[in-house]
Amino acid sequence: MADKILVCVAWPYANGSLHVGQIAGAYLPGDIFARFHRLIGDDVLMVSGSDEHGTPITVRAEQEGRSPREITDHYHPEFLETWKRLGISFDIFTRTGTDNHQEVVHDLFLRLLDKGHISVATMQAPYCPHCRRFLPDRYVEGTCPHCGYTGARGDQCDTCGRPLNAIDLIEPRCRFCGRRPEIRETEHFFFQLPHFEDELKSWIADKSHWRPTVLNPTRGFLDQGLQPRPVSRDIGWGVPLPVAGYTDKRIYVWFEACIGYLSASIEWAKAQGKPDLWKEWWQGPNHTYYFIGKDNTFFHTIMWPAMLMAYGGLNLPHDVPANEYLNLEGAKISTSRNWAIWVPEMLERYDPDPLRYMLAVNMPETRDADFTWEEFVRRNNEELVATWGNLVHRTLTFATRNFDGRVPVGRTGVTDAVEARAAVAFSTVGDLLSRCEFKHSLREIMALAQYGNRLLDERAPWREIHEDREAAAETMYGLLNLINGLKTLTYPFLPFSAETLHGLLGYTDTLLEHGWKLERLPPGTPLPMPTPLFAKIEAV
RNA sequence: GGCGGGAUAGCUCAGGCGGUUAGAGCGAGGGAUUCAUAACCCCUAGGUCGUGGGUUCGAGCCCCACUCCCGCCA
Repeated sequence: MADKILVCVAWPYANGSLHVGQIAGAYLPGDIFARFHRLIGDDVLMVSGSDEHGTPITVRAEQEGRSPREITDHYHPEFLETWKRLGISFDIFTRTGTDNHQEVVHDLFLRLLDKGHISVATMQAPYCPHCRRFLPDRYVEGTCPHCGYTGARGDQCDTCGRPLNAIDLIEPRCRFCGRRPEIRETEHFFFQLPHFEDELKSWIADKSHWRPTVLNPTRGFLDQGLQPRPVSRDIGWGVPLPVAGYTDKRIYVWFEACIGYLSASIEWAKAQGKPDLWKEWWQGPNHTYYFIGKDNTFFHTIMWPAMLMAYGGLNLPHDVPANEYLNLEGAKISTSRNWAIWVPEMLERYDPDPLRYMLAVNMPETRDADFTWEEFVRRNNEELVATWGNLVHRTLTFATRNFDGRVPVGRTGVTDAVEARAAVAFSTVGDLLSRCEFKHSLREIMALAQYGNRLLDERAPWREIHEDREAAAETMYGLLNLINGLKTLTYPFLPFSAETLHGLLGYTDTLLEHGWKLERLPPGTPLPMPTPLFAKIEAV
């Protein structure tokens, strides 16, 4: 019986190219997980999209003298191209600027308003009389009340690092015109998070399968007590409020972006010609997963679940395997300081699988990890090429040269031994992958490749071929079946090379059709001329 | 400042519920082999598990304080 697996992946801000940290944090683990579940026969729906709203977009737009929409129109297609080239297999990757998204957001907002979970309150905010607009926090500059730095932004002081409230700045000034903003009262909508404190607590109670790095902070948030959260802003870019008299305001980006998981699923169902199909992933037995970075934990383990509770009738997250951060050469990745590896540039120079391998084998699952060029080259040359690629190549070249270019026919003793060992690997890796333990999975897979190299050395078919041709045939049949199994095991991680190997083993269909199982190659099958799966990389 | 996470061999990282000689890959040293992109295979070296206390028959794993790094929040 196939399970319905909903794979939700973080929505990237469409204000710049994707960097390797984002891939390692959310997109790659989500894709590995989705591919694994498709392989074992589950029905996977993998959704995400470009986040077109929020101040990062408007800041970028102002820097370039363009409209926010021009910015997102540039990066959204680039994201789609990146997914294609990197093999991130979304069923749908949409954007928050669609009419459908707005409709779904309005529906959810209005229902929460109707049920009394959203209410209006007055708050104070900086307003620039000259520019005739309210100023988002980061558009106010002034003197930091903590350290006295005169260039502090309203959201954070770059000198002492403390977060700030714009109205606390001394000598505040508008970033646009430099004049002093005044404090004005403004009405805003608040999501009544405290309504769901108890329900969230009991919901969390059985989440022992969550990573400690996700579960502990979530418990912490709940123990500290929840506060109502503003869900509207006085800005002009975003989803408009669906309430008469407030249409000049916009819905706060964090409130609206999470709803994207739902609106994307609905959009996908419409595109399938079955508008209700999304419900099979949102209302049935619960297998919903959210792949995000650690900075988003609060929104996915508190806010979004509370919104779903408030709305009613939709599945809450089953797991939120948030990853930590990936550093670059020992330093934090920073897009503003241009300290990053941009994926489109990376893919101009290298194949996707080496990058996927590097990011998966050193994934920041339990703590921050470090990406270095030296290690990328080493991992590719010493592990992908030397251990896995070489096993494939020495097996295929020897088999094709000595057995008429066909899968050898004969005894199956080695194959029996290989299958016993591989069965353990399939079981172990399958278990690890369903628990989102990706690094551990990959270690098990590489251990099986090492077993293959060892087996080949022990049997030494290059000797057997002169002494006992039947024994050599038995060996090579076993090794071919082993790399056939490894092909399947590596597929979620290395889909391109796995598919290539599928063809090199004489198959003419796709790997996915064969499922998550060890399969004996039909003896006598013609094998194509082998070519190396991976190439060595010169030192950078 | 509050909450949470991290700090383990030269490097990158693993180490369910505390229990005999703390692991892997790479790097270093030695050996074997030649099918293979000089790749693979075997052996060896190697760590006071951030610092200082504490609990325990016994702690890398539990408790307290501290140092540095990271995230969230005020």
